[in-house]
Amino acid sequence: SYSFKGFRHIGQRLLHLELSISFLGLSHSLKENENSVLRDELLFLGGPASSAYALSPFSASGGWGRAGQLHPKGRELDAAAQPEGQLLREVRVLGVPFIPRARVDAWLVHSVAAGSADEAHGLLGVAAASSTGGAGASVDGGSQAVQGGGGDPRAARSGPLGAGEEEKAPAEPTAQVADAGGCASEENEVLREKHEAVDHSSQREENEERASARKENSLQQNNDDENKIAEKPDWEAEKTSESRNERHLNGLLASQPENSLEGISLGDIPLPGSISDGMNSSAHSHVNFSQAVSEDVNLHEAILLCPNSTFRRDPIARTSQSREPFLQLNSHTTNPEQTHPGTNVTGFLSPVDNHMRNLTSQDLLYDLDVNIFDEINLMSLATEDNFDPIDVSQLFDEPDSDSGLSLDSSHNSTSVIKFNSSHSVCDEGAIGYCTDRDSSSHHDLEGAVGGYYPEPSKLCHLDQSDSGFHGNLTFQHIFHNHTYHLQPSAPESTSEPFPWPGKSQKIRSRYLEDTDRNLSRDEWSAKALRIPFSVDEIVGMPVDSFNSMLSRYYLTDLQVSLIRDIRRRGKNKVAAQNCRKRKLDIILNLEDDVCNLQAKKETLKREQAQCNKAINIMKQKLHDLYHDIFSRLRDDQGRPVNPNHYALQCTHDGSILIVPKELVASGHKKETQKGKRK
DNA sequence: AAAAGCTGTCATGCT
DNA sequence: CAAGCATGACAGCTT
Repeated sequence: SYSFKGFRHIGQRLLHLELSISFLGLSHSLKENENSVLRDELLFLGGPASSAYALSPFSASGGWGRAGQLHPKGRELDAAAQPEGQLLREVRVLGVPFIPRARVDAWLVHSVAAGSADEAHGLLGVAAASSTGGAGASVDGGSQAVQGGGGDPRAARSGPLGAGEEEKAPAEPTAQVADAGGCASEENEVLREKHEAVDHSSQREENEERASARKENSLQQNNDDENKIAEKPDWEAEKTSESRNERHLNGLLASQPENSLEGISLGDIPLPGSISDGMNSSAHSHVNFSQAVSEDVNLHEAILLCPNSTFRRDPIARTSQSREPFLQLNSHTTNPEQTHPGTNVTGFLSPVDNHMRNLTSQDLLYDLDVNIFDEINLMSLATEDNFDPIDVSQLFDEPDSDSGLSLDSSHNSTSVIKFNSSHSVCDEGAIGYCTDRDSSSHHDLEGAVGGYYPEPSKLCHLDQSDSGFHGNLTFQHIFHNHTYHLQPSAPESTSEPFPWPGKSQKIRSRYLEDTDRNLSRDEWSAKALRIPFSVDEIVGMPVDSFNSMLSRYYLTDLQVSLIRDIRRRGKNKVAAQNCRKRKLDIILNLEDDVCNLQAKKETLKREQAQCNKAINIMKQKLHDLYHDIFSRLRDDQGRPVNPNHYALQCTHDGSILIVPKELVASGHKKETQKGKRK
C-alpha cells in the first residue's frame, strides 16, 4: 500500500512520521507524532532491488537502516538479494516499512529539521508527488514500491514483479523534491545535494519525461475511468479485476498533483481532489490520519482509513455481524474508541449489496484494495523471503486435490467466491499474519493457518451472492489459468488441492525453507486455501467439535476436503508415530528381555557350576568315607574287606549292610525290572 | 554414492 | 456406517 510510516529517534524523542502515498484520490500526509510507538504497522514499499533501499526504522542507530540490516525480530532485510523487479514483500513478515530509496531519509531529516507543519507538508508533497510519480530515478523508489508493493496489480501479477512498469508510470521531476521541500535546513540541503549528486545525472531527464507522461496519463486516465464507469455499469461482469486495477491505479497515480501538499493539514488531510486535476469524487473527503498514526493500526486499516464518502460501500451493508469480527480482529488497537470514527471499515468486509451496479470510483478503489490485499496475502502466504509468483502460478496450475475435487472453471468460480467470503472474514488474519512466533501481541493469530482463527460465535457468514463480487475479482487472477480438471480415471489420491511442493525442484527447495520454519505440507496447503483453522486444531479437535466447526464455517468443498484430508493425515501421522513408538518399545522390550534372559542364563550357568562343584565335593567326601569305612571293616576271618568287591547298602530300617557288588547289581536290575513292570 | 534411519502417507483391516 | 486406530508398505529425505 500506499503509505509508509516510521519513526526515528531525535535525541530522546521518538519522532513518528507518516508519509502517506496518494492512492486514487486519497491524499498523502505527513504526521509527526512524538513518543508514538509504531510497531507492526503493515506498511511496505518495494521496488526494484537494483535501486531500492530497504530501510528499517529499527536500525540500531534509531535512524533508517538499509538493506541487509538485521531486523530486531531476527529477519535479515536484504533488499539487494531481491531479484530485479522483485518486490520486498515484507508485509506481515516484519511488520515494518520498507522504504526504498535514500531520499526518504533526506525527507525525514528535512521534516525533522523543519519541524513545521507547512514544511512537513512540503515534504509530504514531495514524497507524495514523487511517490505517485512512479519511476523517478531515485525519488520514485517509493512510488515503485507503491506500485510493486501491491498498488499496481500489473506489477504484482506480471512476471518479475514491477519489472517493466517503470516506464509506464508517470514520474515527478526530481527538482520538485527541493522545491516542494520548501525552506529546507542546511542539513537537509546537504543531504539532498548528496542524494542528488548520486542520481542527478539521469534522474532529471527521466523524471521530466515521466512527469509529462504522467500528466497526460492523468487526464486520459481520469476520462477513461469516468467514461468507462458511466458507460459500463455492469463492468464487473465484463472486466477483470486486473484491468480495473490497472485503470484505477493509473488513475490514482495520474491524479496526484505535483503540488498536492497544498491544503494538507496535520490530522485532517483533504483528499487530493481539491488539489488534483481530476478525481473530484473524493475531493471533499477528509481523512484524519493523526489517529491512524497514533494508533496501532494494521495495514488494512491504514489503507482503508478513509471517510465514509470515499470508501463507503453501502451503510446498509454494514452489519453487526461483519463489524464484530473486524473489531475483534483489531483488538490490538490501542484505543478502539478512536478507531477511525466515521470510517466505514466494515464496509470492506461486509457483503456486497444490491447496489453493486452503481459502482463508483470509490467502489473500484475498494475493489482494488481488496485485490491488492489478496495479492499481498497470497504472496506472503507461500514464502516471505524468496517468494516467486511464478511458483504460485505453478502451484495453482498443478492438479487437483487428493480428495478428487476439481478446480475447473465451473468449480473455480464457486470456490473462488466462497473462498473470498471466508477470506473477508479472515482478512485481518491474512493481513496480519505474523510469522514471528515470538510475537505475543499477535497471540490470537498464532496457530491459525490462515493467520486468523475467528471465534465461531463471532464468525460472519457471508452469502455466496454477497461475496461473489469480490471473489471473482480477487482471485480470478490467481486461479484464472489453472487447469484443474478432474480426470474420471485419475486416481483420487494422487493429487491435492494445492500440490505438495515436492514435485518441482524449485518449489521443493522453497518447501525445505518452509519446513525449516516448521511449515508442514498441510500447513502449507491450508495457508494456500486460507483455511481459518490451524492444523493442530483440525487434527486435535474432537469429531463433534470438528463437524460442528465445519458446519459453522462457510467453507468451500475444496476447503472442507482439504480440512478432512488434513485431519485424516494428521490422525494417521500421529497413529504412525504411536505405532512406531510402540514398535520401538516392543523391540526395546524384547531386547531387554533378551538381555535379562542372557543374564539369567549366565546366572544359572554359574549356579550349575557351583552345584557341580558341590556335587563333586560330596562325591569325594563320600568316596573318602567309603574307603574309611572299608578300611576298618573286617570279615569273619579278620581280613580287610575289599571295597571293590563289596558295597554298603542302607536298609529301610536304617541299618547298614555290607553286600557284595554282584548282589547289589542284580538287586538293582530286579528293582528296575519291577519298576518297569509296574 | 550407498546404506541405514526417519518420517509422512496410503491402503487395509479391525474396533 | 463413520470415525478412528493399528500396521505393513512405500517413497522421499536425511544422516
